[in-house]
This record gives sequence, structure tokens and C-alpha cells, in this order.
Amino acid sequence: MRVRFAPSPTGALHVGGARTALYNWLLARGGSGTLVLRIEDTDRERSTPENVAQILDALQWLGIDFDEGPISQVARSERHQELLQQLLDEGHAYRSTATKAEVDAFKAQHGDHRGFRGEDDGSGAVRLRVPDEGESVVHDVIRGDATFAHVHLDDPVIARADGSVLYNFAVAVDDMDAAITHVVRGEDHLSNTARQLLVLQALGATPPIYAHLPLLHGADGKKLSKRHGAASVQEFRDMGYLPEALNNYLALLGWGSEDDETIISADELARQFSLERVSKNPARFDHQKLRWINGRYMRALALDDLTKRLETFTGRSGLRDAVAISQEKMQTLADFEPLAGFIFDGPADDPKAREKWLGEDGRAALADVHAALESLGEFTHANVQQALEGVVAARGAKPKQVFQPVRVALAGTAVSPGIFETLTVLGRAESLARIEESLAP
RNA sequence: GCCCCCAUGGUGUAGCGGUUAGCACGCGAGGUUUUCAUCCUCGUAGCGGGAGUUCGACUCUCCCUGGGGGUACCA
Repeated sequence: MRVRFAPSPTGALHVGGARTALYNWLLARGGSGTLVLRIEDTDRERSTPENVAQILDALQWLGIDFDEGPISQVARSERHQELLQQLLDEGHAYRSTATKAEVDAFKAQHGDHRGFRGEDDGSGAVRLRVPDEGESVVHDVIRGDATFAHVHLDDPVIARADGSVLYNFAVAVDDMDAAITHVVRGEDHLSNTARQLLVLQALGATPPIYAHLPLLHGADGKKLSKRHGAASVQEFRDMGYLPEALNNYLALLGWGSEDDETIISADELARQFSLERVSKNPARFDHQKLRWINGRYMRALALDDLTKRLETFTGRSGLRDAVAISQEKMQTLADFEPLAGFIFDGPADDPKAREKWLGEDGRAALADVHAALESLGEFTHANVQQALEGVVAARGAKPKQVFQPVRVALAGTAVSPGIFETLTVLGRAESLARIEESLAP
């Protein structure tokens, strides 16, 4: 099996593209297949080296590696010219100067049920001759057969007037030359497949097996874009998602395992994945579920691993202790700063929290805590806990009446990791200093 | 306009002629709990509509409706 992922470098890698890449990768890794990466850069206007770099970066971050490539499509233009000339020589294609307006006029004249057929003008763009009779059938592993009657198809332009080839031609040729056995791509290419089949046929080549994946939509059912919070892989990375979580979520968007597992490792996915089980309907991207899955992965990570990722994500260092007491409270890497940033930056400023918990009673409790901690022996979790619980008992208060003022004194907010853990991580001196700060008039 | 594809709760999916329509997220109610989370329990909600085929349709066929894609000298 030889599969390929062929992104167009006209922008960052979209999560839809990431899923396509993932499915191809799973296919290759699940069997003993080969994954080829090809950059579809025939659109010289919109393709940029920066975008290529960005796509490569996104794939690497996701852990999607390839066996061959990246192959630049324009780098193969000599081969494209050769085959283009062959089609011209054999009469499968012709040069036409017909403009869009002329094509429209032709169709208006012949009615809606007649595709455009041009004359050989000897110059202009190259169009592929589509037979009037017959039909092209896309045998799709996921959808079954999709039949396209030739009468409805216009003779497609396969090369510009300057001779540079267009997508539908280049793709067919490159897949053929790379001996691709399975073309797995988005459903937006299904209609184009009929044209590619025609190119392949003119070339006398045997078409690969096709599988068109359902498209990804935003929560509103519209095309997924930045408007929906995030669309590119980099954006998800910046939002604090883990690549393995994103992969896991993406795999499940449009594919269901036979059992009902939700958290599935890449290895297991590769083992189970099959095109036959890919869903036919478009899927809406659900950020909440991604968050939940991400949280699961965050909690399952070894402390050192999570620490490393958070240090990379935040640009901080020495996070281990703070991470240890925050791990089970985070769903994304981005949750760390608001939850535990106070440990390094000092208390946050939350007037409402102070007002609510540092009133007369709160400050009295805080004073008791200060005294208890000051005279405490070793400043360990167990001792700290005992001390605070002692204050609760002595004051005849509810735990929260003592703990929350302490929390606000330390964190500046009413939310933080466990209070005993936080005190322990902060250490006696820092803890007392912050409490004194809150006690000061 | 024309061509193609799709249709199970709010979301992602399982189901592949006979099921109390399963699982997960979300949501709701409880429990655990020092906040927030986590965790546990229970609950909520679905086969778009209409004709057929069949003893029997979520499942097969057709139509409608809805959604999506294509129709570029973009990919």
C-alpha cells in the first residue's frame, strides 16, 4: 500500500488537513504501507516557502512522519510537460483560447445539459477532451460508486496558456508516477476525481483506489474557520492542546472503532483503523470534547513529561512542584498559568475574592493560621494540614472559612491547587509573607 | 442553474431487517471534597418527512426537505 498526503501550501495546515494526514498515516503505519508527502504548489501565486515550513512543522508536532518526500509538485514540471505534450500529440487534449465568457455562452446556447466542448485553436490553455458519450465512475471505498455523466462535464483546462499545469492534471500524473495505490483525501475533491480519472484514462494508466473523507465543519455547520475559535494546527497548539489528544480527537471525528473506546493511542488507532469504517457524513468540530480528551491525556502524562511540556509552553522553568499539584486540575496547557501562575508571580488581583474572604472573620482566621504556621515544626504537607485543621477546630469554623482566606492570601483568587499542597510548595517564608501582606491594613 | 455526495439525541459515533436503539462529550441531579477540578452514581435527549418493498424497517428502493461539495488558465 502506498498512500500520500498532498497539502497545498496556501496557508497553515488546517485541522481538516491534519485529519486527512492522520488517516493516511494510520493506514500506512497500520499495515506495512508507505506514506508519501507531496506539496501541491502549482499555484505559484499563493504557494509560499513559509507555508510549506509551517505545514511541515505542524505535521512534525503531530508526530505524523512520512517515508518519502516532501516532493514539490513544481519540481516535476518537466515530467508534466512531457505527458502534457503526449496528450496533445495524441489528440486527447487541445489548445483553446476560449474565455470564461465564451464557455458560458456555449453552455447557454447548448442548454444546461451540455458541457463545454472547444475547438483546437492551436494556442491558449490546454483543455482535456471529454468524450460526449459515457460516464466516469469513481469507485469510492467509503461512499460506493459516484457516477459522472460525461455530457455534464466541461472540457477541463489542464494547463495554462503559459504551459504550466493545473491541479487536476498534476495530481493524476504525480499519483500515477509515485505508484500511489490509495488516494485518501477530503470530499471536496470527489467531483474533481472524475476529471482526474479522465486524465488517467487518456494517459492509459490504471487509477488508484479512492476514498473521500467527509469534511469538517464548525459548530454552526459551516466550513470550519478561525471564526470557530481555531482552525489551524498551530492555533490548537497555542491553545495548549497536546498533539496526541488532538490526534485522538481527530481520529474519532469521522471514524468509529468497533468497540466503544474513546481514549485510543496512536498505535492502537493504527492497528484498528480502516477506511471501510470511516463515516460518510460531515462532522462538526466540538471543542468541548477535545478539551475533555485533552484533560484525560494531561492527567495520564508522567509528571516529568507534563512538566517539560509546560515549561516549553510557558517559557518558564522550575515548574515541577507547581505542576505536580496542578496536574489533575488542568484540561489544557494554557490552564496552568491562571491556576498556578501565582506561585511564581505572586498573588493575582481579584478584588471580589478579597472582599468575600478577607473580611473581619477571614482576617482573624488568617491571623490564627499565621501563628500556627509560624510555630510549626517541619513545614511538611502533613504538618501543614494538621495545623490548619487545628485552626478550624479551635475556631469552631467550617473548613472553608479558614481555607479560603488562606487561599486568597496566597493566590489572590478563590481558585488554586489544594491549599496544603500550595503552602508546602510555596514554603514557610513565602507563605507567611503573603499572609502578612493580606493582614496588613 | 447544472452535477455529485450526505442525513441516528445538542455534538461525535455504534447499529449493517426483528435491539428496552449502545458508547462518549455536553447538559441535569446526587455523592466524594478546603476552592476549582478530578472521580463515582443516576438521569436527560435521537432514527428529518412521505411513499413503497417486507410478516416485520433506523437498516432496502424512490420522492421531498435539509446540509455539504464541485462547476477557476485555485487546490
